[in-house]
Amino acid sequence: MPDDEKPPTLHDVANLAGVSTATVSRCLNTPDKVVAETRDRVIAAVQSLGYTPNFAARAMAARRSHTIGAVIPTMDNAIFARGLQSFEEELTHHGYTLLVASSAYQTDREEQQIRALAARGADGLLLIGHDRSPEIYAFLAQRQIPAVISWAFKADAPVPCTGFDNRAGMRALATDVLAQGHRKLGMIAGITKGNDRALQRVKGAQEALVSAGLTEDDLQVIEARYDVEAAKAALLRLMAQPDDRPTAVLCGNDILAVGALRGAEDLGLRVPEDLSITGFDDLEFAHLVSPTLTTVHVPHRAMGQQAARTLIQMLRTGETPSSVELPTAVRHRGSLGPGPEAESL
Amino acid sequence: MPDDEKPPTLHDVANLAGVSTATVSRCLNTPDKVVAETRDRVIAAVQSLGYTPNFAARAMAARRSHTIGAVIPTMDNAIFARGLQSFEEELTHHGYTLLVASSAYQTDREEQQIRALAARGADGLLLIGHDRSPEIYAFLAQRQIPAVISWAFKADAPVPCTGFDNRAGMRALATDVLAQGHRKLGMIAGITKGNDRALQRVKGAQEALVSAGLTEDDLQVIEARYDVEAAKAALLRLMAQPDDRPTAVLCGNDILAVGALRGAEDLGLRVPEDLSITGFDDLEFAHLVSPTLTTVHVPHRAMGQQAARTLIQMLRTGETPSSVELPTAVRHRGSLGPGPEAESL
DNA sequence: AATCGGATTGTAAACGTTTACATCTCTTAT
DNA sequence: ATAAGAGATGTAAACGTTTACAATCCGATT
Repeated sequence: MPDDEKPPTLHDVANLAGVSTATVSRCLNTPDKVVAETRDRVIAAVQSLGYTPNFAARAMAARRSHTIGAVIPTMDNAIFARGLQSFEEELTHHGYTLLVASSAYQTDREEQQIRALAARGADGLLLIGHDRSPEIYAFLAQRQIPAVISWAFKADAPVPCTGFDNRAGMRALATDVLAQGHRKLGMIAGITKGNDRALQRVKGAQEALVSAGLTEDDLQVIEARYDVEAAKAALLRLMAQPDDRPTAVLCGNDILAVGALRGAEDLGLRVPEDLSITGFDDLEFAHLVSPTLTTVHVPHRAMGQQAARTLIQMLRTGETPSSVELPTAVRHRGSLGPGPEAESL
Repeated sequence: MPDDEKPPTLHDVANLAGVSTATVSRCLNTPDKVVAETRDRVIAAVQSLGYTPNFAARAMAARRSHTIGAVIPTMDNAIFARGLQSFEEELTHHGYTLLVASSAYQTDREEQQIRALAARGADGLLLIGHDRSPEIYAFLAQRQIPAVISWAFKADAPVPCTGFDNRAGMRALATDVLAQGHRKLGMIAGITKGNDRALQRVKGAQEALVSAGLTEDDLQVIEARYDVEAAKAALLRLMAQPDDRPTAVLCGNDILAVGALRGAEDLGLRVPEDLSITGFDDLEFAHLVSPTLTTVHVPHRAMGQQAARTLIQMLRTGETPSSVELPTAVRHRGSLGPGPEAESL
């Protein structure tokens, strides 16, 4: 019964192969530094013993763990789950393992988790968005832990980011909505506190209005938490003023848009004939609901993959690569129709 | 500039507090074994130095990492992402960290990942479903790594499981469909190879038919990969025989059901008047599509949480707790209507 | 008063790697 | 023929904890 036998160590391999532990270690880590004949003998020994390096010992001696941490708001949201998936794939591909922690969208919890993962020996960190205290960056710098920010692009971020421009995305969509002839717009935004992505989306919409000769005040914004029911309630409030109803409602994300769709249904409004509704993110169900949702497509998978690549590059070269901005694209589907003025032409 | 200063170690703390490293270690791990006065002094030293234990050294000396690994098919699927989220929450709550690896639904990749996480020093493992080679269990037993299986229940599994009975869930749903008067049933199943969950769902449907006095052959089953388009194609094939069309189509999961819904739309069939369609999983969009989807609700979050609890219990006590089966529930919504015989009454 | 035993703390040996440095063996240029 | 240099390998010192064991102290029991 090999049941309680200790797993083989470097020593065991070294003995069997008739070399020193240093040579075995080199065989495993820098094979080109050892001559072929020796290498073969060592590899044979490794195989016959079924040796696996002890992770903790290796991490301690080499002072790095080959582990990358990710702190995300939640995996409940397909947006992050999907990006995390491709992040993990790319990491595994390069011999790194993924450590996951979630912050539930709370900056203080995020800070805790970052510190926890750092203590856990993460070689690098994936962070979401920009809203956090500056001390965190100081902490990471002092501990020399490379980090990249994803899901949001900002040119002057303290660490490289691989994301998209939330503001530009929403601006493009809002511009298209305005081009359809809508002049009275409403917006159901996500909670903007501690969430720069949500805030930038609001700003993008406002910018589009201003560019079209309107003012920011022409956009009535209501914030709603990430939830179908909350969005539904928000839509009802938005449509409550009989004299000043919007003809199009921009939603901060697809979940809110679906809630808005439900709200419109409740009010007996046809979409898009009576009311246009748009989303953001292009989640899977965006083309599954009816009407299908006009929304902004976000390159989730590309973002995760790019984040992994950037991080690995930082780890390998020690340099700080420049940020990369990924493109978004407006997806025109059924929930956006022409505005009332266009109709009267 | 404290920029290149090494982080403080146990020694530094011990020196500052005027005690030995052993005492500091005890303060941190078993505070009740050290007298209050000493403890206070040590804690003060820890704080003033900003000391954080070195994870790798700790893992090596204590021979455990306080890290749990999870090998899931993919986070792209909300089913797993959601369960993983609650798994992570519960883990964090107990001081463990989550290591994630994905298998892309391939058993050989799963095996690799299990070995990788074991080598990575995972104290325990979360696995999905039952289909894998027996050697893996031998490997885990030999390495003494506790594991739990989730997302599927099976009484005689080699390790505890915290899941639901896929077969019973589908049986219950199919029974309800039959009770609506449907006699010609079709099924669009997920790929059953290497996926016991998909297979059990087929079997559950067959059992319901048999219980209702029909035979297994009365259920025409087509497998489709996890994809809206594939399911749509499958529906077209199912409805291709003019003489023998099903009046209700059971789908192996909600994604397939939505695909089927789209296929029905293409064929000009009204759901549920002309054709009933059901799903499985109760994903978020199940009540967002139209018609809303009759499906089987699965307790994702409870499953993840329970899995974490079971695993932690195994780690703490060394015992093997018994499996826990979580209930599923049929959710009746708009996509299931009465069968043709019932109509003619 | 002597002894015992429990509580508290210290000593030092692991834990299994990596890696700076030393050593040795060949080539090759002089 | 010899010195220098390059390449392969060995030696042994970290790396920062945990923990078995030893030592000490103190009050209680006899």
